[in-house]
Amino acid sequence: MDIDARYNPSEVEDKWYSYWLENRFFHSEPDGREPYTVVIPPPNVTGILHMGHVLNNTLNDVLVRKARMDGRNACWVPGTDHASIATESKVVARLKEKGISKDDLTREEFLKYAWEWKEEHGGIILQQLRKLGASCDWDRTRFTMEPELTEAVTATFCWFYRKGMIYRGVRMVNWDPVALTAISDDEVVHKDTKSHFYYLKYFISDGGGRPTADYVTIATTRPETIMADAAVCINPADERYRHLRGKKVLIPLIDREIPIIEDSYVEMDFGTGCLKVTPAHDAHDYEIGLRHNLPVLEIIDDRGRLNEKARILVGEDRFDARRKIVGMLEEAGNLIKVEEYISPVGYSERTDAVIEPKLSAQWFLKMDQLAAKALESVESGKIKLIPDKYRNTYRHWMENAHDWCISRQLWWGQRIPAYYLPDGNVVVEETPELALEAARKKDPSLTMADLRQDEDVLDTWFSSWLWPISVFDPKRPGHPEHKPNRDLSYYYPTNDLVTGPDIIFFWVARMIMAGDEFMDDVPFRNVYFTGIVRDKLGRKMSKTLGNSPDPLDLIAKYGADAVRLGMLLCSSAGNDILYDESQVEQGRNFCGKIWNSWRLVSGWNVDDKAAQPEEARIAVKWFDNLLSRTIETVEDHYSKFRISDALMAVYKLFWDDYCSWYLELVKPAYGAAVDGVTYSATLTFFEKLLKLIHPIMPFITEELWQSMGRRSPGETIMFQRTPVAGPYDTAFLDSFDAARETVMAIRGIRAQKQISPKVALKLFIDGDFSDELLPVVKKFAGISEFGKGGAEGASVSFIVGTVRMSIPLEGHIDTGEEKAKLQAELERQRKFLASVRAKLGNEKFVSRAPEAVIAAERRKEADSLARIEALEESLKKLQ
RNA sequence: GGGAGCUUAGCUCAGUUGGUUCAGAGCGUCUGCCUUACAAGCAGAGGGUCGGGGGUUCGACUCCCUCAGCUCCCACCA
Repeated sequence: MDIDARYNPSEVEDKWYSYWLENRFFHSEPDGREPYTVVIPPPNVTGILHMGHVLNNTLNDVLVRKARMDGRNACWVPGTDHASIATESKVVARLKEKGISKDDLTREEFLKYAWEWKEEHGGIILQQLRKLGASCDWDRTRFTMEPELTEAVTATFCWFYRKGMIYRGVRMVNWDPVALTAISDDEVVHKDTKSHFYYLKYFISDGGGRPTADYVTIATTRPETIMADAAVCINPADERYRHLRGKKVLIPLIDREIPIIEDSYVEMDFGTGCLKVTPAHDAHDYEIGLRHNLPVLEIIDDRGRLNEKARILVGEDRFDARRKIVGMLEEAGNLIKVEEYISPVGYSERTDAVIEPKLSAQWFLKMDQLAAKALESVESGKIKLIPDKYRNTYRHWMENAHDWCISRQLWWGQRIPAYYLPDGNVVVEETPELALEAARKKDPSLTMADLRQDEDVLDTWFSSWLWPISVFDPKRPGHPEHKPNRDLSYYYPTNDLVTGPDIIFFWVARMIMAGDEFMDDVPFRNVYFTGIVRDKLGRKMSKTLGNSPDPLDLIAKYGADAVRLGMLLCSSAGNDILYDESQVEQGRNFCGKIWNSWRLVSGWNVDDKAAQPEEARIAVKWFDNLLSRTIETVEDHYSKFRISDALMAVYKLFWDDYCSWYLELVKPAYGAAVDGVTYSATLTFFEKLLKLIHPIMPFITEELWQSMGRRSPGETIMFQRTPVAGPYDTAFLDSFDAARETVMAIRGIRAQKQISPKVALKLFIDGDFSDELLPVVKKFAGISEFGKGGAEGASVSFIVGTVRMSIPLEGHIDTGEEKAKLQAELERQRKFLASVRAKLGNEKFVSRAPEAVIAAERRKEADSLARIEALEESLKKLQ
């Protein structure tokens, strides 16, 4: 059998991925088998693959491939997300490069550009996922803004509107002055920001609009908004300001008169205890304004510049205005002092612009009922969050969910299906035609031209939350009277969701809500939260830092299997991942190891008539047992989503056990042939190992599995069944481990050229392996003779390398020291036994503990007893 | 400000009712080897009073209290 000296990943990867695609192995249709369904967290349509995607999709692919090999009908639905803000801002930037401003375009023109951009750059990321080996059902690829899914979104909007859960309201929203849209609370990132606290004099008015000599001091971080002040507020219980009740003050610079009001919101011991109330530019002030009926004066426009209503600094950007007004205030004698101050400031997650609280009319979805049900799904355990710690976070959010601002002042996205009539009334319908019909019921004279559709689009998450439903049946959301189609009823609910904890509220929680609403069932059973991929110094991967490697470069350099393994190596659920290229190197090395192990075996000559050597017989017996035990362990790890543990178990089984011990034991001498029994056992083991590894490293395992034997076209390791654990003999495995330890100890001594007969003897006596394993120990320890001699084992003789030794037992063991050690061990053992027995005698324990635990205790009891006996025996010998 | 979590070997992390096999793994480091599958390798070695302190217990990495440090989430104190 010919096999290249080196593993060449790129060749192998292209070959097999095309093969898998050609044979449509990834495609799934409903059938009689149990489905295993996963939907991809749709990446941004214009995004490119980064390390976070690699982690997420590797984990997903491992789960999907595992399920497929477990005989389930595995379906992994891929797709992309239209990502309103991100995509629109990219398109705007691209247009700007061409010298085109969005303001100069009509909505239709802009959308044309946007779709062009999408066709050009969209879906690149899906191509990149193929390089990684992702076994997605590409025939099912979806896009959140494709016509069918858009219909689903529109229908959903109408559905909630009719239920009275969607309303339009004027609210203080988070305005992004760069993206020119409102964003939800969750898209605001609060960062501690160095700013200043300005102490300003507001002179008391004489009642006629002129200042008196008296003034109040107000501390503010935003002096540029004073022109919009509607009042100055004090706490009613504040004795210091009692004399100001009912008075008025003048706004500095513009001398507009505003009242002094009282509200317990004001903290007496913060700042000066005196607050300027600016209803239009601060959410809290807005609330105060409502309570006290204050006028709302907006002086900052959509782009964050002061408008005419400010009367001064008109047209200035808010930050320039702040700098300038400070100077002006100082000049006017209104500035008392400036303090350094660090305060949390809201930034837009997308554009990093400082959020401007702004009053505007937006659409909202009521959250209270939806959140309550969605909370219940997790609390009841119908959905498991992995790791569990996210339950607390989830609960907290659900209990405090605010209504969801679902409108965005953008063009790229699903347009809100609300139509305004000339009289200001609004109709909400799936299509313009239906809207007109509805409108005509109010006024039969209306025509299509009289209807004006809302300019806003819906928040992207308002389409993503339908994803697990709409990818299968777009008709279903918002149409609960529509019977689920075949796909939806078969594949829903999905099984596992792999995603980052950063979108637990944006996406995970809302999918649960949509699931409750439209399917009356959860959208998935388990949510596996990955960590954030950081560099090895713990910094987030970022373009500006340049610490984020391009996954495609890595794949080209090391191979996809290596990248997958490298990613998995350091990924326990929910913990951030410190990525280091050395882990990918480790993956590559593992590929090399697998490859070379096959080179060895495939090069053997087989002699069916040859007798099986004793070591080989033992090795086969041992590895068969070990394989079973390891399979059991691996299955257990998978069931608990401990993917990196499963990986490590397989890794060690292959490298440390199969290569370093099994193959070394059965390897025929140079030029000699291997016997048939051993050979076929080896092939069986190797094939099972490949199957075990396949979910993690799909390419190399397919390559080797194919080259192992004659395969028919259309065969693939992908559909081979996961090896099943047979019964195994724990005692035998333990004995082998003991033999192995003995060998390693003797090897260690030899490596250091300190072949001490005394130590070797001790190793022999202490070696806890059965006599059956003597050949193994002999072979590896380089001992050609190894036996007890003389009366009742009074001496041992052995040959290590070329040194022959025969040592009497007497005089070479410090019996005193040995005795003391044994005695101490015996004491400990007895104590332990007593405690185990006490535990087993405890009625509470026996009645409450699970079966398995009690069984374990009984096993401990028996083991302990055996040990005590053995110790007593040894002690007796030493007497 | 509120909440959650973390602190175990040089690094990244396991440690699943408090109990023999519990002080572990991988990587890195060091030593010796180009041994005919593999130097991307082989054979070995060293390395931690489990963040500090206190408590409960026959027994604590594990439970409780406390201090210190770190991380994340939520939050409009001007």
